[in-house]
Amino acid sequence: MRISDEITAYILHIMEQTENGAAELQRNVLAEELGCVPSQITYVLSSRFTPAQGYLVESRRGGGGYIRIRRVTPREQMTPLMHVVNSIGDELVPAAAEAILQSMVYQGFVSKQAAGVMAAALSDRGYREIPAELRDRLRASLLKQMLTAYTM
Amino acid sequence: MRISDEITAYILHIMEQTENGAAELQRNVLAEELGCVPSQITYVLSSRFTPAQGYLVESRRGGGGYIRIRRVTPREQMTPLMHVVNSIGDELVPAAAEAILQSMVYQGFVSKQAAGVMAAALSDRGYREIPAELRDRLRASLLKQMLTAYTM
DNA sequence: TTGACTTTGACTTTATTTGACTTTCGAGAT
DNA sequence: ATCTCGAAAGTCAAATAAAGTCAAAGTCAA
Repeated sequence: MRISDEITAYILHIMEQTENGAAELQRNVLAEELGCVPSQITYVLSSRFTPAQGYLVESRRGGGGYIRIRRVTPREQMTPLMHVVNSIGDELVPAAAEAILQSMVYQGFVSKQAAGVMAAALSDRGYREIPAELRDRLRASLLKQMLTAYTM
Repeated sequence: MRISDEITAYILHIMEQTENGAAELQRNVLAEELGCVPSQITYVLSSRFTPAQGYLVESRRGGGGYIRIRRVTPREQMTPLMHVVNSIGDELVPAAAEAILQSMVYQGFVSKQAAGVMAAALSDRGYREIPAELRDRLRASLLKQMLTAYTM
């Protein structure tokens, strides 16, 4: 197995453990622990934790130096959708849900196929069991959940 | 017998042995084992394991590189998906929903992204308003709706 | 005998590993 | 305040490990 993958797994593991989702480590310490040269850590960071892959790496040299890795959600993808998500209130009638989805597809935020799946989850056809007065609240909630998930 | 056929047979054999029906191999190793030049493997993959024939090939160069071959189900015989839909009962606990989605992704029936959207719609996170005793029924209903919509 | 399919190998591209050397930082010492 | 030194992290290029490309040469059935 590649050492690079072990390092990657280790870092991801730390990020999960931590409550803020960030990993802070010392390059030499980690290298020692995993039995590789320090520059290997640098290599992994530059090949697997790039901004394009949604990570932000900060570091500091010298005594007491460190490397901090954070998962970051790309602004440019997030913003338009988040805006839509925030604009959805607590209730959503079927027609409004349809309209939102169509507009999202039209603007290219969501693929046709994904929109199809979402529409299926928002239709009253699936809500037989649900008391009528709860359906619009459920619809709003689900659409927000799905759109949020879609960006990730 | 043609070497190409031996290679083909060998790969198919691995795919059968393996739990998940995928074959992962190293080109140079396999070539050595079967006594041919490495590029012959490439040739076989490009002539007998094409997407048109229902296979997906991923690979990676460099140290620790590999070739992975997976069987994917062609659009036109999506009936297995219908089978899954029919096998879902009237209620579905979250863990079961997760398992179904994962297996669908693995078998190439649904894309990762679509599965993500579905998972979001099936999570209890969106069911705040819904009486607890109705949630598993709703989940089953929604998953069926979404999977059915996905095939169209 | 021609044309599609196979086989082969030289060369290319990509990914990983390693280590020598450089830069930066902080803490004391002057 | 400045200097110096040791502790980090960064840079870069060479060595190694895979897989990919491509075209020439071979095979075989119609």
